Amino acid sequence: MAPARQRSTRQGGAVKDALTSAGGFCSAQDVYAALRSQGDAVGLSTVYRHLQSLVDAGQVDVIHTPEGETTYRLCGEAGQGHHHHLVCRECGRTAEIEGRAVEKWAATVAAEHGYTDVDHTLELFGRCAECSAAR
Amino acid sequence: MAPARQRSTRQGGAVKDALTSAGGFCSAQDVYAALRSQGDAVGLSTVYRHLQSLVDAGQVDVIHTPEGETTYRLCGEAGQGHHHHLVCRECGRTAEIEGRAVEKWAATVAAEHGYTDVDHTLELFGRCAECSAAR
DNA sequence: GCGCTAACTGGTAATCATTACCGGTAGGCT
DNA sequence: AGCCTACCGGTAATGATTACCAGTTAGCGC
Repeated sequence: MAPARQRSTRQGGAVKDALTSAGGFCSAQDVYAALRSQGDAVGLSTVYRHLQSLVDAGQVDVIHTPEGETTYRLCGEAGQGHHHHLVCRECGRTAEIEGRAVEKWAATVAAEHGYTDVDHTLELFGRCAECSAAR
Repeated sequence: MAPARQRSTRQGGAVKDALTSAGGFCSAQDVYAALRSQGDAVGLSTVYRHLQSLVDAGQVDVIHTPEGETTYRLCGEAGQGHHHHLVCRECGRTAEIEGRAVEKWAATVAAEHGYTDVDHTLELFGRCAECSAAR
């Protein structure tokens, strides 16, 4: 019979742990560097691989910063529930926010223009209370 | 005395024309290919250069597709007026939309979380009326 | 029209993040 | 213990964007 569909490996956990302790969004390269510097080395390919499968599994969210960098963040237990993020552009702290009003608005606007199958991206970037105070 | 701060060159116009006739969003590579195929060749470096300066001048908008590609589009006469886009993911047709309600919502949410200096990205992707009908 | 100078051009090399390959490793089952 | 297969991870490849830099040219004064 075929072995388990999904093996549990040291590296798999390491990547997830890194995301957990990171707290906010971080790039694949960040995860790689973090693991490496804490002696828990994992191959770069492997990091990308796990990140990708976590995304597919809906366990992490992905956003592209305005600079075009792809960042990942461990999110919502089961990946259900569409939501957006309010990210501090200095410390990376992230707040999850819901925007039912926006979803509705988006759907309405799209319909007005005759568009179907609408999807959207929405991210807020700012400076969190602490970073604001620190100036 | 120093010559004009900004020269007008064949290539500069070519890039702008390409964006104009493209109508929707297109990547730098697309512009390059388009110009090249219509015999109006312009160096790739030059395309990027002009695209960048047009962005700086506020004459074109930039958005990153979910796939991470950077696309450009000639927009708003003088670059004034913050707005968003409703892009057809099949034909690229783009509608400019305003979302005062969203702007306001974003500001409110951010304030609630103590964030300042808030900025945001918002793009809608869908299938336009025509492409919808074509299925 | 002529010449000058600085801005512009464009081919090539360099960067950077991400993906593809592929021989080697090691879970998990029997 | 032994096998089968998914998983690892170093390296090469890719693709978009930027940096360099020598050659070209627009625009100004004469």
